[in-house]
Amino acid sequence: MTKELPKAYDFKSTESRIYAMWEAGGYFKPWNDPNKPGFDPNVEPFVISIPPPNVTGELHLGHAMFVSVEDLMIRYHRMKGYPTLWVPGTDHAGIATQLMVEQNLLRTEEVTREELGREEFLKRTWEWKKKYGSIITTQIRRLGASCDWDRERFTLDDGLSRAVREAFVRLFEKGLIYRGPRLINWSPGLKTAVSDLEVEYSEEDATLYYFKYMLKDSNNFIPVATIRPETILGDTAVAVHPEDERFKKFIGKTAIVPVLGREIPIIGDEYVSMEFGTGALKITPGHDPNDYAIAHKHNLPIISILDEEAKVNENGGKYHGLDRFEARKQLWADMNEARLVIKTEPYRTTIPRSQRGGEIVEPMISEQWFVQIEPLAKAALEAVKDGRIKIVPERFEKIYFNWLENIKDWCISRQLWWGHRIPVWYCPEGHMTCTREDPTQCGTCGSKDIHQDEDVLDTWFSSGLWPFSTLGWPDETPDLKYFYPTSYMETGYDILFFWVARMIMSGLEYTGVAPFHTVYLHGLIRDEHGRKMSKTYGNVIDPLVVMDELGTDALRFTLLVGATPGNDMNLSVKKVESNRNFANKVWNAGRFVINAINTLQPGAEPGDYTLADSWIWARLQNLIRDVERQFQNFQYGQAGQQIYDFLWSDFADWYVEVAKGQLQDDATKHQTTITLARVFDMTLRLLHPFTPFVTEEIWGHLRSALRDSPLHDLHKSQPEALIVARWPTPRQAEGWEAEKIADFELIQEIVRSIRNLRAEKNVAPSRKIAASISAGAKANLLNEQSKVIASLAGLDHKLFTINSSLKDKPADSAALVVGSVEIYLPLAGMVDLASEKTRLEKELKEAGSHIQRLENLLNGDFAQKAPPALVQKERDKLNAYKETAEKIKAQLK
RNA sequence: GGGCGCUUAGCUCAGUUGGUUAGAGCGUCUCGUUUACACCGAGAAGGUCAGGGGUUCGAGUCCCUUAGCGCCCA
Repeated sequence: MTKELPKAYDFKSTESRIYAMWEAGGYFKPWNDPNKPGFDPNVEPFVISIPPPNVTGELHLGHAMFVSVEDLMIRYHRMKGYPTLWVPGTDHAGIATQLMVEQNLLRTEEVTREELGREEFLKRTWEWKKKYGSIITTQIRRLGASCDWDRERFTLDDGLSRAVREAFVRLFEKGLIYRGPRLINWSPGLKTAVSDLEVEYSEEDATLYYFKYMLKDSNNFIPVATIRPETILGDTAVAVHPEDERFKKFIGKTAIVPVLGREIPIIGDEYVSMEFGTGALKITPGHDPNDYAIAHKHNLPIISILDEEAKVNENGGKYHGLDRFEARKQLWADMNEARLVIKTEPYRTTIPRSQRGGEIVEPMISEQWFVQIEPLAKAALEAVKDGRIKIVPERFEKIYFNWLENIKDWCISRQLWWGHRIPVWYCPEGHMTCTREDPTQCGTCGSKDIHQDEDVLDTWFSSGLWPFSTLGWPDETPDLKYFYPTSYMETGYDILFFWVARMIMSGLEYTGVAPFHTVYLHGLIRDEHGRKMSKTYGNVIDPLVVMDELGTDALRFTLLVGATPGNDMNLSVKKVESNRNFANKVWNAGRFVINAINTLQPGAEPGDYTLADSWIWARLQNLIRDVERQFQNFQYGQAGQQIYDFLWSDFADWYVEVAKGQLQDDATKHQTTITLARVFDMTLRLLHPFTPFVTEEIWGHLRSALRDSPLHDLHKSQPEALIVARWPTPRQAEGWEAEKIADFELIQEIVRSIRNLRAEKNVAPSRKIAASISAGAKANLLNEQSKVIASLAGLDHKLFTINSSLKDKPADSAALVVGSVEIYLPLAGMVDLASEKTRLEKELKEAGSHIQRLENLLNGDFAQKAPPALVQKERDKLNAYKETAEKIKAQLK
């Protein structure tokens, strides 16, 4: 006999042990492996590449979310029999990691990366990575992630670096990569260029500065307004609308740049809005994207006035060396002195800020590398439009289209050290050499005097290759051949552009196929009132703390069931708590089942199914069917909810309660135990992808209980672990199901109505009371179920009679009417005739309103136009209400 | 400026080919230590499904519109 199981599920002593068991058992690895003997290339695998977390990161709820969803997808497919592969790994995360290491160096050794030098700094960063890089993967394991850890990859490891190199060289050779001075977003804090996506716009209070642009040799001026006066230093024109009556006379004349005294032209361009500001626009092509476009159109010179720290450079005259904001102040003061100032006013505008550093980003002219994105974007658009890739939920397809249709070239160079260095070498002649192997001489002139480009690639360039680079690309490895393209891409919608779109573009470009066929996007997690979690608010929920306190299953179940695809979810610890209770419920239902198995004596024949047995089976079949449908439609939350309801309400609250009686009876004990064991087993299977730990643990106990019991046959049909147990398949309905369900539901209604009355009349739960039932056509059914009704409703079975009709209505009793069934509870001394009358009248009124409603319905067009089956259903209902009403009326006489 | 999402019980949310009296968890109230579980059980209260209009035999669900909140893109 197995030892007594504790009353409460102890996740603390369970989770790590179960995880180790899974890993040791090799269950995380695909059963069909192209690198192993017996491999069958014709079996379709199911593959997900993990969204690689930052190697220096620490687990947050976003990770918990994607691990929960992806692990669910993986476990489900594994149980369905697919060879499943979930490829784990981490991202070097250029900016984030470099910043972290820099800050640490500054704090501990008081050195900057510049002082250390590139080589030494990289050495330190690798050391950092080795030291801390496994924290995140350890934490991901705690969530139960069933990844194939032997296939773990890192975006900067040798293989992936080779993939990056190959990808870059291919694009270069195709002419899709170019280098040149362009207006880019410059992050002065990070001292690097960033892509458009890495700039966030926030609406903030600013000041609009109005001033005079004096005309050359004249006292006339054009009033101009700007948010950034310091950019005046870089102005190369003043533009007005050609139709503007106020200013069009000035077109072609010359204006004088304040303080600097430079002469610039006044031009006409329809881009200028006559309504905005003063109706005239200063043109600073070196520091504004719109001005840059106008400058191109009018062949204006471009002047850059800021250096890499956003200090004014030599083009700023006397302001050279000042910080941009300091320069703004001084210049404005000087202009005030020169009587060029008109006024200032508060103004609300959008300010571009660096996603990473938070400081204001400056548009700047800079020499950078770009991917000519249009051809790639076109292919990526096609792949979703023609259905090769499906995005769930669908509405994100529109967003995806919109982005790709308006996409601009991708700035891929970063002025960082931590990352993949751009594989281009220059000779003194300025020739570029871009090769797969490091060159020793210039590919054009043969000069040995070559040096490599200093910049590294945008982190997302390497993550864009992730689904295939992790499988060995560019080599045609067995893994790549078998597992690529992958199946689902699951991630948060916030990186649809950053990552998903780029993977699709890269996948199509380099491998010729879409890297996955389905994109599933989950929402972001907010606090319980929908606020963003942030350290300053103090509303951050740490998944590690939650797991420590309430268990991994509880957290997973909360994330999976509380959310719908693509929608943000509000998380509260309360929800996790109630799901901790659910895990405990699973555990205890299991303890009950196991106890029944342990006390089963050998030799007995399984008897017939009772009504409850048939009912729970039929309900389980419905559940299996529903869950399957929901999984196909990515309705995981709905599926989880239904399993929860089945286990808690149908199985625990009803079936187990009935089973307690059936286990007392030798005639039904055996079959009841079988039903308990099998239904519970199936339920655990359905639940396993949601709450893997508690289900695996209790299933293990169930299995060993079966092994040592007369139900050994059931044990033999089980595999050695739930993680690899077969996913339940719905059976063909056999025809009896609906009737058994209806019959049992009648029992439930009778029981509920008796319980209700008892509660109303304050009958002590321990007190067994008498009852007599007039059951009409249901007399046989109720007689068969009399024990069930008696025990669930607290009736004294000896004082409980069921007849098809009663000659006399029992005196001094309360009457209940359930459909055509009348129930009399003789509650001597407790029945107050007046209140009984009120109660029955209330019920009659309710039945009457239903009758009214249904009669109206059936007399209308509904009867002609609705499906006949539905009409019949409503007719039956009407008849039932009529019958109920009749019975109540009889009571009231 | 363009697009998208949300608005359902006190709180947080489910509700996907339109079809019972709109559900759950938490919270509230009443009762209960019935040997699986008090991390529990039984019962109860609580909703004009944001407002308006339309399509339909039938609308929380589809269409139009208004408002509030949130997000994305420019």
